[in-house]
Amino acid sequence: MAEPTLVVLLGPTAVGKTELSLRLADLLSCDIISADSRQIYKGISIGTAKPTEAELQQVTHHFIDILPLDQYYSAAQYEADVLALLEKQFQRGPYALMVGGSMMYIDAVTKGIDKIPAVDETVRQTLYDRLEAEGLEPLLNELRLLDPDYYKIVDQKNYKRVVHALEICYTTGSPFSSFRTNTLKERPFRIVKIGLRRERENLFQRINQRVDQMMRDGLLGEVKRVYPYKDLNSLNTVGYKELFKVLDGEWQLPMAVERLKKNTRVYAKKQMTWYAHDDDIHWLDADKLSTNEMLHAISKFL
RNA sequence: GGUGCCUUAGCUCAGUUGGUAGAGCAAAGGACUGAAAAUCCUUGUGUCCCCGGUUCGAUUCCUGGAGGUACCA
Repeated sequence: MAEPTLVVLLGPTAVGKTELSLRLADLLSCDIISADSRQIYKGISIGTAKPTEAELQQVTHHFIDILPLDQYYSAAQYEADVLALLEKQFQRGPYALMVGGSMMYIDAVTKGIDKIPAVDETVRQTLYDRLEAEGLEPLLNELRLLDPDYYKIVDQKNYKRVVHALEICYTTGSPFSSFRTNTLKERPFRIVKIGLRRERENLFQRINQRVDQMMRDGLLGEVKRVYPYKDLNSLNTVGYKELFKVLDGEWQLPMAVERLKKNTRVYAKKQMTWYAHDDDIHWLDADKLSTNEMLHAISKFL
């Protein structure tokens, strides 16, 4: 029997991962493990471009529609959940397939993420109340005292990073940097990363078309249904935050749609920047290769 | 046809009491360790519509022209 192998299919949003993943799952006789930080949530299907009902029937998908919108989740939990699932998957066959675009989720599984204690919700709330009342400056000064090492390297204008470090300092009594080992974790299986890419012009055109299709599919209605929960982190998401502005009366619909397209393009660019540093990715040009050709190419990497 | 106003970065427009110019948006590049579709950082040379004139010097003032726009005929 072949060595247990996790195939990771990644790439920017709208590049065509879903279509290829269904065929690949068939080829490898395995399920699909979604690596998408928003598709895990129920109630947001159109805007997160989940696979269709038919596609979900065709192949068993994991980590899609598993949580209500108000439930906390993280890359670290994803790492643990996927590793547990993979143990079972590899008992059934040599291949497992992970598909998605959430960079940090993929890295958490393939490279590991440090064990950092969970944040106390009261501590977090206190810090955010202070951030609002006092601004970032006093918090930065506290971080300099509590964790000088991290203070030196933190992006001092990024309040999320500063606050998170302080959260850990206060929750644990130890400096945040003491938990950051940044070590690559060994996995008991082989990992093969396949990246899908396209010419930017083509990718951006696909993004624009997909957004138009989402609107025709009723995205605005979906956004209306989740509007009462608009402040939840799960809905701080491209496609939702723009249309919430329409419901708030701040933007006209055409403008919101343009912004949605733009923000999706920016997101795709961000994904590509992240992947650019990963030398382990085998890239396939989805502009030039047919699905069959890509499957053939992938099988040669295995 | 007459009169007024406008013509500056891909777009919308500031501005220079005459010393060759800057915002927003768009666009591009980057960071990233338990909220990551999040959060954050960096990047603006463009015949200042064209031809002349005045001036040491004009995108800025003046003559003429072109295009746009509003009102009046």
